[in-house]
Amino acid sequence: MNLEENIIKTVQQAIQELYQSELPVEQIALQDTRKEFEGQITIVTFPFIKFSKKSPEQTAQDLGSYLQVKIEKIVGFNVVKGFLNLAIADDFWVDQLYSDISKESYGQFPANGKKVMVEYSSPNTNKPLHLGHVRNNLLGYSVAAILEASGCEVVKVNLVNDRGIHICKSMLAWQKFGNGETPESCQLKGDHLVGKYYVIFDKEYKKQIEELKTAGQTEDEAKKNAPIIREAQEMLQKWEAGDEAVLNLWKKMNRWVYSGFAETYKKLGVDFEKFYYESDTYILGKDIIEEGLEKSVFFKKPDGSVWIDLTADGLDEKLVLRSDGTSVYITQDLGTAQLKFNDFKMDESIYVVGNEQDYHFKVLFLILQKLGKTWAKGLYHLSYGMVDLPSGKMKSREGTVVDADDLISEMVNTAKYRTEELGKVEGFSIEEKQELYQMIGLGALKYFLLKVEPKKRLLFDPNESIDFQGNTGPFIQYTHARIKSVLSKASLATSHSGIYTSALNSVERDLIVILHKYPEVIQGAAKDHSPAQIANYVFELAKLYNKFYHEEPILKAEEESVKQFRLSLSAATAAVIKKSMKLLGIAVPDKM
RNA sequence: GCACCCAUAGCUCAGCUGGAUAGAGCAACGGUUUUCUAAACCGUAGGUCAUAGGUUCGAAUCCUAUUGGGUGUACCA
Repeated sequence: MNLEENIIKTVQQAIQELYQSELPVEQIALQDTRKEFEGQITIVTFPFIKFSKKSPEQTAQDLGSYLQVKIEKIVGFNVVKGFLNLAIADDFWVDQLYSDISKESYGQFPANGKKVMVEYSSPNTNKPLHLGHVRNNLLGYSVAAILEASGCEVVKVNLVNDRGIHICKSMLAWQKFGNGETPESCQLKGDHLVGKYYVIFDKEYKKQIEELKTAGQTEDEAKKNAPIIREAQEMLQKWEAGDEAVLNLWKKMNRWVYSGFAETYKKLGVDFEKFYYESDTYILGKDIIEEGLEKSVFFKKPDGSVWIDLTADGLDEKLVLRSDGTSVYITQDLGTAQLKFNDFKMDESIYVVGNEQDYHFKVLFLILQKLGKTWAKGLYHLSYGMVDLPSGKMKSREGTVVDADDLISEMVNTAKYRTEELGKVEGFSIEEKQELYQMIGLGALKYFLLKVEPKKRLLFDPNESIDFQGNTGPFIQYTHARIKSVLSKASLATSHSGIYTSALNSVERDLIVILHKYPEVIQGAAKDHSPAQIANYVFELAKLYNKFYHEEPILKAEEESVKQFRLSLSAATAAVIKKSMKLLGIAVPDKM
């Protein structure tokens, strides 16, 4: 039993003994003591006064005295209004540092037997990745890492949208205007090449719409009748009919795209255990429609289309199968959900998808529940806000997107420039420099995107480069390098035989207290699916360490025992920084 | 129209299931380097937590209404 649990239990006992009342655990709120007061752990006593029939202050006093007697590690307390601040013995904290925090496995929870699938990235194969995808990828990767640390078994999957009218658009434009161009022939990454033809299609399409409009058609008519869109639709039909020429072209262009994506994924450092392809899964779901009809969860309209009525749940009537018997988006998602469960039998399944699909997932999950799928309760839509530019939303067809590859290389370049400016890379080899710039540039980008709560929309101004100072990735990386530098200049005792006897000063204590919180932070982040909580935590930690570093000499500490203690504290901090950053998918350098 | 999400310092964001005097970073201003990496540290200034009610011993946090912004509401995906 850890100290916090012990305190909670003892508070219950106290209420029982002092006031003869049963206190539910939920009513006991432990919080960090605010830094202007003495102590490390605070209990809010307001909820207890209905049992004590005394003032909050008096109740806190009674409770404080009781706890101090019962729990050895509580060496003092003070009461401010209704707040009971407990001072925990220094040797408790020192012991925490040596016994727990310094462990290699600190922050890795034992397996909890839960299997979780994280589906993320899920790109379309008609254009390269942009900043919005980057947010998605980093979120998915990080959430998976956090869940793993919390003890789950995690399966990362990518559901690639590799078919449909949008792919046909790129294919058609390439066929018409491409002159046999290939990634090799034009020295362009495959996904960018395909994206180029997607834009070309759109230009041509718009041109044709204008022509038809001047010829007297309405906007809607023109959109439907433009020859190029018709051709694209024909191509899609041929694709579905298995036309060999179309399939070959499709395979060729998708290969280009995949090699491009693979490069970007590698740079971002994300990976997947399994890929699902919509070209395989789009036919799925029809049997679920049957099942739903049998169970009367769905109903058929006279024209043959199949629907579900969700008005009782505050939603609408939703089409699940077209009158011609073909699937819609949700049909295949129903089927794919079943397929994924059959494949992995996971307890939870997380979909990392933007918030514009909130409604879709609400409907999807509700339908699966109504169908009586027991696993449906484990489905979770990790919805995140859009990444906006100052000019508004990114639109790939209009070319107002921040391209992922461009952004990454810009970040790396900026890192290079900043680092050279500071003149800190003497003695680095060419390769080491390159590696460092990658680390810093990507660290800045990843931290920037992950530090905000997923739900919130994110503003990215391409004209204002991402910061390298303050609450940033490089600041935390720098703190790590700083610690490593100190450690490399000293020999850290391998045994902690000489237990630290002097009193801790307040920064040292604060530092251990925050290190001690790390496992709890992981649990919280895992529960809320929120890398932002890890980001905020590691920033707090780095900031506090820098304060410590500035105020207290380490190598030049007066006594050897103090020096050894501070080295241990530094080493533990570096380790937790490194682990935390790893949960964000960010590497930290030993020198920078 | 209806549904969902968001609104906290000039800017970008924290603020856990309600708890102390609402916190950081950037930008601004001032200071710190013969001492372990100044991508750092210390300080000053900056707030009607969108507005109005309500619940509560206590509300940025919960409820209701209003305003402003976003998204969705297709036999598109």
